[in-house]
Amino acid sequence: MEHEKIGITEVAQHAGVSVATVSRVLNRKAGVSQKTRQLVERAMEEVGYERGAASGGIVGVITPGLSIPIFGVMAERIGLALAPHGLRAVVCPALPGGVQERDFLKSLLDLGASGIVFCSASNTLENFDPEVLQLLEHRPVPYVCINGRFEDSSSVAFSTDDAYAAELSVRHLHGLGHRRIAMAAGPVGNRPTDRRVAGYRAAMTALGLGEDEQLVVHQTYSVEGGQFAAEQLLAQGVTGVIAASDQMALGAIRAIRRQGLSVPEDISVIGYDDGPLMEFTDPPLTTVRQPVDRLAAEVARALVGLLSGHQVPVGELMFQPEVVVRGTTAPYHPRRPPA
Amino acid sequence: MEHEKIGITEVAQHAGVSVATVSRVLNRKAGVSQKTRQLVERAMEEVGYERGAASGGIVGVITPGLSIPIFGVMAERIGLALAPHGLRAVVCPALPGGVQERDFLKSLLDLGASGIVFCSASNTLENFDPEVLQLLEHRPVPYVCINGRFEDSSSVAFSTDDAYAAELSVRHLHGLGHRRIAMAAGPVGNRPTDRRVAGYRAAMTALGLGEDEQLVVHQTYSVEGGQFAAEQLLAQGVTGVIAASDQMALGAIRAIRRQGLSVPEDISVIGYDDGPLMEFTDPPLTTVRQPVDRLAAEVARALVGLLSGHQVPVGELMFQPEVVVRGTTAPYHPRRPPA
DNA sequence: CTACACGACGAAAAATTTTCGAAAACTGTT
DNA sequence: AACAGTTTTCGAAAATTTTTCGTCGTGTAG
Repeated sequence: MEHEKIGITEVAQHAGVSVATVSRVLNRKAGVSQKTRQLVERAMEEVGYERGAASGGIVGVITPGLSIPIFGVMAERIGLALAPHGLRAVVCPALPGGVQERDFLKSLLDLGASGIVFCSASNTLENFDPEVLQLLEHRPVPYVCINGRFEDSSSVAFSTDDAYAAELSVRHLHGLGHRRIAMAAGPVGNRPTDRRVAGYRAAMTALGLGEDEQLVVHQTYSVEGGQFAAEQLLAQGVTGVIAASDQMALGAIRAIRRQGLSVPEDISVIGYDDGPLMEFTDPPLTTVRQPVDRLAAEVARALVGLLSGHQVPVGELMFQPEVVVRGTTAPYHPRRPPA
Repeated sequence: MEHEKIGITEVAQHAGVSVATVSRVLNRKAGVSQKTRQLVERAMEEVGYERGAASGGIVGVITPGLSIPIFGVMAERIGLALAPHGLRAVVCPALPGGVQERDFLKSLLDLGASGIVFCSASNTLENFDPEVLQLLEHRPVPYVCINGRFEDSSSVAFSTDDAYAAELSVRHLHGLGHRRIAMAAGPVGNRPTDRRVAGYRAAMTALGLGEDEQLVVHQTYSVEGGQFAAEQLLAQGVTGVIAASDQMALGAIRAIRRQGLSVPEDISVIGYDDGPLMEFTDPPLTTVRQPVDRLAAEVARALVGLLSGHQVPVGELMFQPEVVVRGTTAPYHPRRPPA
């Protein structure tokens, strides 16, 4: 029985550092240089120290809430993909007015989480909480981003190709004969939104449909946001609306109907996400599907790779979305004048 | 400066036990009698020992997945209600094929979670994993249940009054002139389902609509489950279907349409939950709304109470649901014979 | 009435975390 | 370069917590 109990002490000895330092590395405490940390981590592997066995390997999935179904689905899939590896995904819904993202991150770090997934969290924001990144730098933990990576950092990200999604939407509507195509975009400073706006603009230009600044209205991703945006856009005589989320699309449809027009006869609407139940809306929503399954699978694979010490290429991998044509888009025909 | 550093040692001394015991209580380890535990807990308060400050006070919310929107909403609301108290709700989606509920519970316990919320988890099942209850008994942690309590245990629960919900549904359809009213119920052995079936039967009997066993079909809560159940029921000439979830209701509508009938003209359908977006379905779904907000608020209040040592009355509090009449129910009129 | 199995504890050992202070590494200046 | 003023990084030792191991009642079946 050579099992001489490998503890923090043995690791320290092997790494040629003090137990204090190993303890700090173990708990992801600040105050350890990159070099030393790696030294200790290598030593831990070499001596065969089992870390985190106590915490059972939990992974925090940070999302912007859960009332938008697509995030719930995404989190669930990630959890499912991680489970076979013995990892337990806990979902942390960061909401304005609720728990802040940085607080969740702190808790997860203190809890000894094995990894983090930023699912459309602050990693998608231009003005993200600097403390989040700081925490990540001071107390390194393997993490993966979805839909945008932290700038200035060597993070791994998997995203839906938003520019392409917008292009697909424009093309779809253009193919149906629409020419005044508008975008009910998400909030400014949101990376996916920015990319979609860029993709939209590029596609419009490429198709010779002009570059009317007014045709992009920024709003929140909610039903109400979509409704408001659509109201603005209808005043400009658009016949096709590209919404930044399924919720916004439904809001847009509501706004259109309130004006006595119908979807898709008078105005075509295309959503984004393809959350559950979108085939049951009235009419069934034409939308751009985020490849949730593939995204979740890749995120899980990358995280598992990171955890087993593999080097995962940093950068942002783009996943191709696809248009799911249902009933809210139809060939353009001249609008009848309002009665 | 009298801050003599109050540690586990001081607590042990004050409680008249060993530090080992205090440590065990602190980590919710098994092997401490109820009496001793309380003794230690009282001592901790008296000396002012601050526990869990490290973990920041996290609360695990265990749900059966997140792809059913209502659970996401419920979890989100609970998190929102808990946040002002400095508690961070992490959502644990337990799924068949994924992480088991008991594993989440174990992790949560090891992590030093301050409390647990069983949101329509195994607490709603007749044959729940005995290990869960065992864990809860051996390593006590404050917890609250939603939609059913653990039997044989002194748990606190807040539930939607399912029997009443079924009664409301029957009454609504009866009031519209329907007489052959069926139920597309959830899986057997599921407490909410059992209650709804009982409520349905009672209401049917009270209204003199007979007690046809065949009129209740058990299925999963999914769209497909609803579709399948509706197919069975349509063969029996029912004109009103009470579904056990919004998803099932949508599945039922699909089945009805596949038979060339329409909703609500030929058949009325009423759902359950009133998840987000149900007003956008085709037709907008008439459904029974679970009082999610009030439920979440009470759960939070109870948990905070338990955490601050208050005695919260055990038992199950029933919250009244309400019918949200939209477009899938209409007055009965004789079905036209199939073409 | 004896064994025997068990759960609950304490004492002491082992392990881990935190504290405190001293090098070492930067930084912007003469 | 040389130099103060800082900030980081880390080790030794102290403090604290966790675990191990063995004892003591208790209940129970033989």
